[in-house]
Amino acid sequence: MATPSALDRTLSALADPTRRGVVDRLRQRPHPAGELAAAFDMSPPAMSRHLRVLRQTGLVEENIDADDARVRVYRLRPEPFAALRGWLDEVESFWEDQLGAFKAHAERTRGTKPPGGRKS
Amino acid sequence: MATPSALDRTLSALADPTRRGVVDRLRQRPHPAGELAAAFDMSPPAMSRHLRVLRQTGLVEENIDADDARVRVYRLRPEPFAALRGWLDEVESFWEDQLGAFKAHAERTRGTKPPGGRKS
DNA sequence: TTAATCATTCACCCATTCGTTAACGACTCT
DNA sequence: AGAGTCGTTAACGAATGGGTGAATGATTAA
Repeated sequence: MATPSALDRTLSALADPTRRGVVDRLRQRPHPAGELAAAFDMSPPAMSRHLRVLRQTGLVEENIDADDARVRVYRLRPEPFAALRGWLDEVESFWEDQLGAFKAHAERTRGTKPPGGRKS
Repeated sequence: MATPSALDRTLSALADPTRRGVVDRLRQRPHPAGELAAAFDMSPPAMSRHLRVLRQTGLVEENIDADDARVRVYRLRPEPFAALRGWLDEVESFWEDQLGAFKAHAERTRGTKPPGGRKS
């Protein structure tokens, strides 16, 4: 496949429960990698891989702790979320656009069995 | 695993380019399964599996065509998108909440390696 | 300098996922 | 009824993804 789009990578990253849990946790405050591994009861290598995925999609950024250069502190970045929102807005505009027509149409097609609209 | 959450399933479903392509295409109008398979140059069974995934997460609904009961017509459903938006709103509230403090903080921590701010 | 700590990458296993072809059930049409 | 069409499920191979423990690099502490 020809390099997945940014949206592909963002959605794939967020589809994993652990990674979405990390995102939720980072909403509170930045966290060191070790804390995250412990919080999710997971080996450091496993968490490191998750963090790399999140980093590669730009969902988080890594910083070296000022007081101890061994620890990497992770925090959220807004851009990919904004992009996801943009796509979601587009999709949802479907219902707004067609609201009037849709409502009228829904009246007639409610359920699985539409009324007789047409014939051969 | 303890049955993935609805959000897990929604995000996993949308992470696949083909399935997201189907969603984009269904924004225009409902489509029969066969049209979708052809549009993505994919065997009917493959598309059928994608459609099942989308159906199981509630992203699409299946209806029997009124004029030919062999064809299944697929259309978008709004609920899972609304749920996704709800989570996204929560996450993004992070920046709104902390906007003032964040901006001030960002002044001091901009970039990964601050120039000579502290120490020797 | 030597030992300990934080986090990464590496090599490997197991489970899931996406695609294919073949077979099947349901419906349409002559 | 019989042939043809639409879409599904079934069975299988290839690729992907997430987990582990071992080894590596970098930094701190004794």
